[in-house]
Amino acid sequence: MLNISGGKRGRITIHEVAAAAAVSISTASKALNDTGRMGSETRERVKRIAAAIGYRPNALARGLLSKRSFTIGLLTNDTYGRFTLPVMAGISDALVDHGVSVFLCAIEDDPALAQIHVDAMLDKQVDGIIATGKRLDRRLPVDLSNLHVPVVYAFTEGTQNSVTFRSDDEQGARLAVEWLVKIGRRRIAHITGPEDFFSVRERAGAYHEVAGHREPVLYGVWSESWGHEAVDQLWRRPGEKPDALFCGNDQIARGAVDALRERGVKVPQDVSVIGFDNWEIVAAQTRPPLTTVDMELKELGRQAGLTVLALAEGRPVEPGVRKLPCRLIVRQSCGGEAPQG
Amino acid sequence: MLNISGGKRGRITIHEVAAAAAVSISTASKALNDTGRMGSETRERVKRIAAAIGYRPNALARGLLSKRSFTIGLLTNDTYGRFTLPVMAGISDALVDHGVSVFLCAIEDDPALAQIHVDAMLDKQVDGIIATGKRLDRRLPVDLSNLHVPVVYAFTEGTQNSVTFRSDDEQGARLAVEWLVKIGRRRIAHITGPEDFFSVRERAGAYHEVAGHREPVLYGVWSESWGHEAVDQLWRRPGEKPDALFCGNDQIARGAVDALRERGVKVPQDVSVIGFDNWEIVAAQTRPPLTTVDMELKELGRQAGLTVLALAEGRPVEPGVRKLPCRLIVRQSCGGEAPQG
DNA sequence: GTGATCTGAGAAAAGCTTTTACCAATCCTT
DNA sequence: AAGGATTGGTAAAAGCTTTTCTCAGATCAC
Repeated sequence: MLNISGGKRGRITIHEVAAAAAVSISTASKALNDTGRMGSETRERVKRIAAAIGYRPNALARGLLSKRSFTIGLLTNDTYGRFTLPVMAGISDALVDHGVSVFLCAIEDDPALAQIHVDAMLDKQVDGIIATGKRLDRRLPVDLSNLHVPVVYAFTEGTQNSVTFRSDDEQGARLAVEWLVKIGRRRIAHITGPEDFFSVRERAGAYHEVAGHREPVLYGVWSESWGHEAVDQLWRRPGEKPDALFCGNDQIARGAVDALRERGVKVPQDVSVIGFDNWEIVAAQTRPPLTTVDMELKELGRQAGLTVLALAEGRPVEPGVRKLPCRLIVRQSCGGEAPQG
Repeated sequence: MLNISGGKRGRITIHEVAAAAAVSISTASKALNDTGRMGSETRERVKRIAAAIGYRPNALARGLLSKRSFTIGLLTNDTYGRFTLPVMAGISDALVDHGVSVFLCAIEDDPALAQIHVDAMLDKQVDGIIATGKRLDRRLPVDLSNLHVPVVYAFTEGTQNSVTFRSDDEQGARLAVEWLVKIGRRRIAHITGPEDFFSVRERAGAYHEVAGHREPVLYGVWSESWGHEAVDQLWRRPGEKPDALFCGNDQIARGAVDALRERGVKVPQDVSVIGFDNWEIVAAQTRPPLTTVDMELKELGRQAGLTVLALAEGRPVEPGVRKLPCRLIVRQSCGGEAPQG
């Protein structure tokens, strides 16, 4: 049988450090935290001894006093992890240097479960909460508006007077369509997701502006099969076919590429296809690999992390919605110049 | 400017409860924890008042005393989240009822980063650590063997005398090949990942046993394009073609299905294709949707969570490797009977 | 040489909860 | 009715740090 031998009894406290250095506890504490007044040789000796015996301060005791737990909570309803994982990586990346750890709480659009997780986080005195979702125009199924800890929203709808991070879908769509125009495409169709998504409408708006309305927008669902079917619809129609497809996400783009290949249409020679999301697993494995728009989710997470940290430390932060610019990832599904980077 | 108004000063402590109920702090504590002796009306009154004023015990203070933080750490080097997210979901699912929250620490095969995260978790007095990876025969780049908190391994190689959870790849492969045999296939080829993966060898072994060695195993990489290329190789060879493909993961299977379609071979009529992983995003979007083997990662996470909890509570646990059975997911890429469930 | 300032360090409180020890009043037993 | 058990509750300690206050001794000014 396996048993955790010794338990936590062996943990070294500041008492041991003080005893080993033959100083008082307060002196030891001040030496280690570079506070207070004392001789530099004393300070160094305490530090040296603490390091030698492997002392690490107990974050619970420290947090109890300082009201900072160096812990934040990440709430998400994105079970798939399509958005959460990059955002999480960015948050973690930004906060690990500050000694902050992240509780990940996956709530499956279940208000009761969400409340349990929020309560647990508050009990554990999190310094703040980041709420993330998978679409900009939906709220998480739990009210975070009067929490006495700071809350930052990322990729989900925030409350009045909160700070919310999102990608700039309009700019991203513009980037995509301008690229298609730049490489000489003129009959650009837009195959995208459900029209009730805010980001779908925003991207469609940008598409109309840049492309000049030559083709209608095909709204559907976020799946490969919709991309496939949309191409069938377009190519069954009489008249000139599009020479480029701007797709609402990489899955749709992939379905479209497959459908074009089955029809004998060459990508990118005959038709350029551009995706959205830069979901590597889809975009890079498509043949040819997809040129697409990256929403810089990791950077978004990083900024959200730094913001919640700022709020937790009492630094003032301007409320409002922050739109982060997207970035064009050039691969081979559009033709044009060679991939950069 | 946004500022966290009030900070945590407003938090209600047990002092407020005691004062409101006109009892001592110790009485209040005992009433709320159902310990000690007191009149039932006193106990009820305290509970009622605590609920009314919204008292929640401070987990930091409680943990400082009890040596239990009701927190565990999840360490992973699986950046993609292919394995981590389901495992994480299972862990969270199993532990949320016990009031345990999970720190997610993504280490990118970076030993220094891993050490930072482990130290941070230990400072925060986690009750245990679950280490997860993306392959069974690799270690995480950090030593967790002498930690004085329990460590459980999931989907990564553990240390001597630890408890490790993994899927039963042999049984899973057997499930797949037996299914192909059952629906009448006889010339079953196996296209899989790199031979240096332990699970690849294990699956190949089961394949050989069940299929009776009729076809060689094609080792490659875990990508669609390898699945595609492997089919080309098989179909370029002279002689009879396979009537079934057992693929090492869903991505390979998908590449194979695409290649077959391009060759005019019908799936599942002419050739059955079976995948491995049940990665919905790939398996369900393939045309036809893939029959595949599910590794029950969520259940694996659940068991790992309960095990680390048991160890944290001092309950003895049998060390060793626990193989969890896989499950066959029948979709349409093999033919045979209709999808079940 | 005396009062004022500075230096190095320790004592104690605070942060919040749980647990142990203890006490006064009531009840039971014989 | 007296001694012992039971009941209902309180005081205090413990858990680990950080911070504020205090203090003794040394240094300095004049």
